[in-house]
Amino acid sequence: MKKVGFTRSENTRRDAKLTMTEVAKHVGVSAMTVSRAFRQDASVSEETRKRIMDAVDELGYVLDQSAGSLSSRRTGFIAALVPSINNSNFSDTARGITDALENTGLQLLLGYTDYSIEKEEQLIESMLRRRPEGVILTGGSHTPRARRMLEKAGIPVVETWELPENPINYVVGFSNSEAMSLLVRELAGKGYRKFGYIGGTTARDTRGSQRRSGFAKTVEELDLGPPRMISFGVPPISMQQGGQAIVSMLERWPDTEVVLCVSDLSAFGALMECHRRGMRVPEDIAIAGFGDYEISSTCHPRITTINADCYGIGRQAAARLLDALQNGGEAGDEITLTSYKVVLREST
Amino acid sequence: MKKVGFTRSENTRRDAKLTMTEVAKHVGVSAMTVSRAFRQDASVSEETRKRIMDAVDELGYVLDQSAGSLSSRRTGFIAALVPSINNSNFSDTARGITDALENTGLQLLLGYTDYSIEKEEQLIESMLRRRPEGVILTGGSHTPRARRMLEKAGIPVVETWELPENPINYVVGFSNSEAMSLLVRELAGKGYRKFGYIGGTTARDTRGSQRRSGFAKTVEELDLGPPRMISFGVPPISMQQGGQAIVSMLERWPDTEVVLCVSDLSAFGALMECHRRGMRVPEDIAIAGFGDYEISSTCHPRITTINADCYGIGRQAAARLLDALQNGGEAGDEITLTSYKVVLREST
DNA sequence: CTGTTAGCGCGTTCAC
DNA sequence: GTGAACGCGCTAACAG
Repeated sequence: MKKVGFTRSENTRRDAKLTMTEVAKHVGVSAMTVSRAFRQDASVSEETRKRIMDAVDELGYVLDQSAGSLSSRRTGFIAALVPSINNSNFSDTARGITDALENTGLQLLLGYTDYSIEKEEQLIESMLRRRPEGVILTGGSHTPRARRMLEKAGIPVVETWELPENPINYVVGFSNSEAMSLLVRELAGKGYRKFGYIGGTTARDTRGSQRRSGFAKTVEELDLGPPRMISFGVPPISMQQGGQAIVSMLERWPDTEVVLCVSDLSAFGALMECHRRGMRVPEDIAIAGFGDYEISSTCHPRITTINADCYGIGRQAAARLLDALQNGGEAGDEITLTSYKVVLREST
Repeated sequence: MKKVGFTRSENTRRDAKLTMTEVAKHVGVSAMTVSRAFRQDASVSEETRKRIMDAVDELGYVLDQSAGSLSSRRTGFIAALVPSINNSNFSDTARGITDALENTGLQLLLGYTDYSIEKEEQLIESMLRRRPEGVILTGGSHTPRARRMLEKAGIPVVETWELPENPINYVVGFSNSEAMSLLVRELAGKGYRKFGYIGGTTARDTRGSQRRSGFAKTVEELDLGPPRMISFGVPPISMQQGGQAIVSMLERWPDTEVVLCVSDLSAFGALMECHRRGMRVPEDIAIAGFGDYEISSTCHPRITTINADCYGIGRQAAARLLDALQNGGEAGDEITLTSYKVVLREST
């Protein structure tokens, strides 16, 4: 078998892990000067900086940040935990964070909790071992131990996507319950009366539960009769599960006029299942989702939904953290309400 | 404004950044013994280990891995770069990597290149500053400087999703060109003759270019007349752009029988646009995609596509890296071909 | 603008 | 099974 580059073969020399001191020797300055040359603000004459950087290029030296952060006590890490990255709402939030962190010298440590607070606890611990300078979480439900670790860490924490009763530090989010309530009211205003709801089976997805309760509460308030609710599948429920759920809905309550789904993904699945059964949307049944995924504005008919500014949540959460890091959090509010809006489309 | 937890307010005491030595003092052992207690293999009596761990819990001590890795010269990081995380094919790969890394003590440092090799170069540098123990890349096109840095880093590198001509170390991927070629042949076998192709405008997406050339080559080989190719939008092209592209296709070549798209997303957009125009799929025109996204198996009609085992690519790439880290890469092949298959569905 | 000294919080190594 | 000395590669703090 051919030897490959990273093994300690002769030609690669393993490059003896170049240090700053060696670069310094090569240039004829002290290591400290090399260290300074790597930062913009530090005072190094343009000429020496250039000579140092030339040597860096020539030797192929790469700064060792793990050593630097031990000394400077700044790791340059921000930890963020999202339920899932295979969900475009959360990957939009992750992208918002990444974009907001660009050119700040801060790097994102991303983790997936799989909608489990136990997994979240475990991830928080392994993240904190890396000494992040701040943490961004999704939601406000955490294990007691997770919460204790975060509070003890002495770094700013931003909870997103919800409005926790008892926040750790900062919050950047919105009321999922009120957003769903708004959607019910809009659709009731269009004349719909018999409302159905499709969501997952457990409370694992706290945002899903909040949407469900917002739905139930509002249907009751508007005196629209008992809410018709189908629970199907472990959250997050998939497109396919949305399709299966609407079948149950139609069997149980065939005269349902409009179905609200916990997310656009299940709404899309429900829509396609209706097509497959020859039902027209919205003529025979109307369907709405939540999240304004790309699919909802592209499919036919386009799906009515709630746009929750996922990307903006990420950007604002990161901005909140940056502000806290720079100004000690004295300025700005602890709770940032993010915007959401009903997007009425062809499916209702 | 209310003080929040992370500020240096009295009640939080900023917790004076507990060190191992302080935990050790509290228990009445040396720091070294505490250090050992954190690792499984190390020899510490069960009784002392328990006493130490109790103190750790009580004090809320969290191991500082950045200090540890400086000393042990093992950071426990694996760096992975994907074009975009808002694309479920790549987020599936990222999940495969994460899953394969579970319980290895290795943590993923994830970056998004936005399909740009310049951004990739920049990310590679900032990743290497964290001294990852291995790197996973998407594709085989890199800037010369990026390649030099990787080669000098002395760590295993896995390129994925393609079969680069001149690999750095390891490859876990498949031929996008041949996969597309296979799809053309299958559809030709079903009787289709007038083939169209929809993809992005530039070569930025190298996999897209490879798929396109596989398409063109095979259409020619099968003597199916000049290939009808529409380039629309900067890669990665969206659902909506797929819809716009098929409009161009139909204007230019109204008698096109089947349209292959660079990804399922554009295929779905094209499909929905056809519905919007009252065209039947596949009766009036057949459509196929690439990637087997969830949407393709859920929409109506279901979309014919290529399943490329995105998740498996991630798992296998990580496994390859782990093997290289443990066995110095002596065992196992340098090139791992991943499987792909045509999934024939209702849209063709 | 540049250099020197000291030490960040751990793990390696060796001694007992 | 446990401890002491030392150093990982860098930067803070101070000196000049």
